[in-house]
Formats: sequence, C-alpha cells, structure tokens
Amino acid sequence: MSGRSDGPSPVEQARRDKLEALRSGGVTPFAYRFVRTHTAAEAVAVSRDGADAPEVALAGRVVGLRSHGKATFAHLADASGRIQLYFRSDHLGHAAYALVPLLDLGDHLGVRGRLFRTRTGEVTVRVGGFELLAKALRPLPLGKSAPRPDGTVAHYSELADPEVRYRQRYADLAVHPERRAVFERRAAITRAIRRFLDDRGFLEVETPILQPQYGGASARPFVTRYHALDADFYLRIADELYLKRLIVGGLERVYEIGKDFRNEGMDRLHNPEFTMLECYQAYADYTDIMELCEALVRRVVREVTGGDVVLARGRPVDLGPPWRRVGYVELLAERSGMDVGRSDRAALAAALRERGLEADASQSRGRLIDQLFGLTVEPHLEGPTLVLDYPIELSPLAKPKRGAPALAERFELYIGGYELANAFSELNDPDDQRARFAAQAALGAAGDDRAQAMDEDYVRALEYGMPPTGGLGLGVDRLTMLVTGERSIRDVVLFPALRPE
RNA sequence: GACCCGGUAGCUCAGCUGGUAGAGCAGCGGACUUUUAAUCCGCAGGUCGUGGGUUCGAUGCCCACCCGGGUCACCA
Repeated sequence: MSGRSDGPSPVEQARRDKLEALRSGGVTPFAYRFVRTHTAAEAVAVSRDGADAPEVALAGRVVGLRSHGKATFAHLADASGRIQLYFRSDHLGHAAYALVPLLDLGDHLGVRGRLFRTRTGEVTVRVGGFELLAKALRPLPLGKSAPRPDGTVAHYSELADPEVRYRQRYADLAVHPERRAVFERRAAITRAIRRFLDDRGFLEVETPILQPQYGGASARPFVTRYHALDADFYLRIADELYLKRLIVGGLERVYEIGKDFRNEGMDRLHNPEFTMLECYQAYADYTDIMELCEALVRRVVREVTGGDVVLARGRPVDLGPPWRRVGYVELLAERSGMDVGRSDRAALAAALRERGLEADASQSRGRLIDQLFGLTVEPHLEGPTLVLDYPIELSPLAKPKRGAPALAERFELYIGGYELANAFSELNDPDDQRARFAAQAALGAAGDDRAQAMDEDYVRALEYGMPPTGGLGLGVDRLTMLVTGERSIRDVVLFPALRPE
C-alpha cells in the first residue's frame, strides 16, 4: 500500500509540479465555492441541439482526459453521473487552454459552457471557462471501461483490492459510483423502516449505548473506562432491556435503530459494531410480531427494489407470501434426527462430535442444542422462514410457550441461510425473570462468558408491571445485504472494522 | 481461534524446474482542433508485505511474523 513512505511518488511529484505551475500562473488550486446551474444528469437531460442549446455551469471530478493537441476531451463526474467536456484552444483562448495540460484525473473542476452533441451523439459541454476547485495530489485508481460485443461492460484497472477498498473507502467511493448506490440504498432502507413503524404508531427513541450493566443478548461486551465515575462501563450489546423499561413507562410502541457492539469475531456476516432495529409493542404477542415482521421486511424490500425478489448468496429469493412457519424442534429433528426434548447433554455432544465439532457434555444444554441447530438447520433455510418456539433455556427473556413450558414463544426469521430477526412474547413475570437471570448467572459462574447477568433494575421495572408485549430485533446490515445482493457485511458498512494499519 | 489462498510499478496483473523483474492502463516528453479503454513515437517508474535462514546467487525454496480474502467454529 502506498502513502506510508516519506516522499511523494513520481506520479505525485508530477502533480505537485503542476500545482506549483498553476499557482505561479495565478490560479488558486483550492477554491472556496462554485455555483452550478445543473448536475451532470440534469445537463444531459436538458440538452438540445442547435443555437439555443443551454449554457450550463457544472462541477465535479475529472474522471477521463483525452488530449488531442489543441483540443481536449474530458469526462466530469458528480453525484448524479458523468458528462463529457470539450476544451478547444480557439474557443477558450490560448491563455486558458494553456492550463488544460495542468489538469489531472481526480481534480475537481467547475466548468461553464454551452451544450452540444458530438459527432457520435454524446452530450458534451463546449467549455467556455473553467475553474480548478481542488487539485488531486494523489492519483485515484480510476479504472476504464468499455462495452464488450455481448453488451456487458468490461472494466480495466479498477480498484479491486478489498483491503484498500475498506481502509480507503473514500477512494473506493470516489471511483465506484455503484458503491455509492449501495449506501444510498441503505439509507432508503432505514427511511422505509422508520416510515413503516411511524405509520403504525411507534415512537422512535434513543437509549444508552454506554451502560453500567449490559444485557438483552448472549454476547461478550466491549468494556470501557468512565473516569468521572471511576467505573467500568459497557458498550451495549442490545437495546432490549431499556426499550422494555419504556413499555413499563407507558410508551406503548417504541423502536430504536442503533448500533450494538459485540466483542466477537468478524466475518462475512459479522462486524463488531452493527446496526440493529428493535421495536416493542404493548398488548401484542409473538404472533402479532410475526405479522409485523413479515409486513415490515416485505414493505422495505418493495419500497427499495420495487419487487419481492432479493439476492441471497447470489441466488434469487422470493419474499412473497406466505412465509414458511416451522417449529425449531421439528426442524432440528428433521435435519439432525435428534429429539432435543429427550436428548441429554451427552447425546447432544455426541451428535455434534459425529458432525466433526469439538463438543463436550460440560457445555450447557442450550448451547449444545444451538450449535446443532446452527450446524444442521441454518444453512438450509434459503427461502424466508420463521423458525418458531425455541427451547426455553436459550431464551431467558421470552415467555414460556402456552401449553409447552419447555419452549419459549420466540421466533427467528431466516432468509438466505442466515438469521435476520429475532422476536418473542416478552417475559413480563418479574419473579420468573429473576429466576431466569439467576439461572443465567449460574451458567456464567460455570464459565459461560456469554451468559446474561442479573439486572436488578430491570426486574424492578417489571415489578411495576409490564403489559404483555411483543418485541422484535432485526439486523439492518443484513437486511441491507439482502436488498442490495451484497455477500459481505463489509460491503454494506461504510467503514468496517479492520486491524489498525 | 483453526485451515486454505493471496501480498510484485499509482491501478490491474504476468513472472517456467532459483540466475538481482515484465505488460496494459496511469505518469512524463513529443505529434494530433469531434475523441471516448483515443491513437502514434519516445522515456521513466520497483526496499517483489517484513525479518531471518538455505544457496555462489532468492520475487521464487524453508522458518517466523504482519496485513488481507475465503472456509470452518461462536455470535445478529
């Protein structure tokens, strides 16, 4: 990677030489503002042939340069697209044209001129005047592209190294308009989520990220030091417990879209900080949330893509109704042959070892079951599937299932082989909650570092009375992957976590 | 964390069984007033990820480390 050495590279030196030449020619190479009349796309749209072709003022980055002696063609790109520029010595005047060779790919330029069409029909600005707005002292990896005979477009010398793309996202975005489009879509997704929930009477709230005690999920936290209080604080792993406190407080429908932080590994599906939607609805149970979840996902996908079909792992997945609803235990029996209701820890560990996993019977039953599920079931959940009724020991914040107390009223949404959402009928019996926390604390004492801890204040809140409530957590990054067809979470997070350079 | 693959010019890549590196694009100089991967002529550009080792000689082989990607394991 460049940029760590002391001096400028020869290419950079050439640009600095031009910078000095411009300065000594009286040009200010870093301007203060430029008033434009059109974007590139607007200019192309309004262009007409003939004498009344409109005069435009455009600003953008130089992304192509073709010098022909006393004439030069260039392409200027802004957020809307690109447009061709035509500099002519006799049209611009000798003095102004003399500055054209001092331009480089990547420079920001403001241009004024009348639109015309070239012989090949491309809308082009006949530049009557231009201003350098910002000199690019470092060469951008601007690739080239050309149409192939089969109609597709061939790209040459594109920025391809994923490390550089993530570390220097500014360069990636500057050079790849299609990368910018992914993040525009991401914003459209969160807008659509907000619109959907606002329409249903949900209140958007913000709860602490910096917490004296973490909870609401089974995960290891990041720990930080709060000097004023001389105490360790945690970056939240979930919004859950705070949002349900608000339900106790009488905010009947609340949601939050925010960052959670989990001190776990990173891969295609996991970034240590990620964006989660959580919403809670009083007087609802998990069947209401199933309806809400389906409607939410389908509406977001439809608003952003215009259809019901998304790409998961490169394959199309139809999100049209109905979505499959199937029991967790049933699925596990179907795929693994194990009846988890009857299997003890030794049998579960043996089943895991059969499948090549290191497992031993000292792990908690819940954890063994969950591993077996992850191994045998998850990868097969291609189409949208609501997996229902999890073992209760995996779900310390969910109500027992009516008529089947070994299970919890909980579902997870799977699409494309990965988990997208998690929901339950929220446990609102404070004594039961206290007992569940105590059981978790015992697992923690036995060495499970993801076990949840007793939260006395949360139990106190429940003691004031929480109405029956349905809650949902949905991974916004993963939803974005689905909607954009991206295969890695790093391609939908602007600045994914990386090792320090 | 384990395993596999990779790191060579600004970018994309080549480099045979070890003989101190090549191409295209970008850059620089020249020609060119409707080109569009512009073209043509010429030039320059590299601690071959880092540090050791083997060897007369290492980009290539061996070891360690750094960084990334993929797969698996755990988590959303």
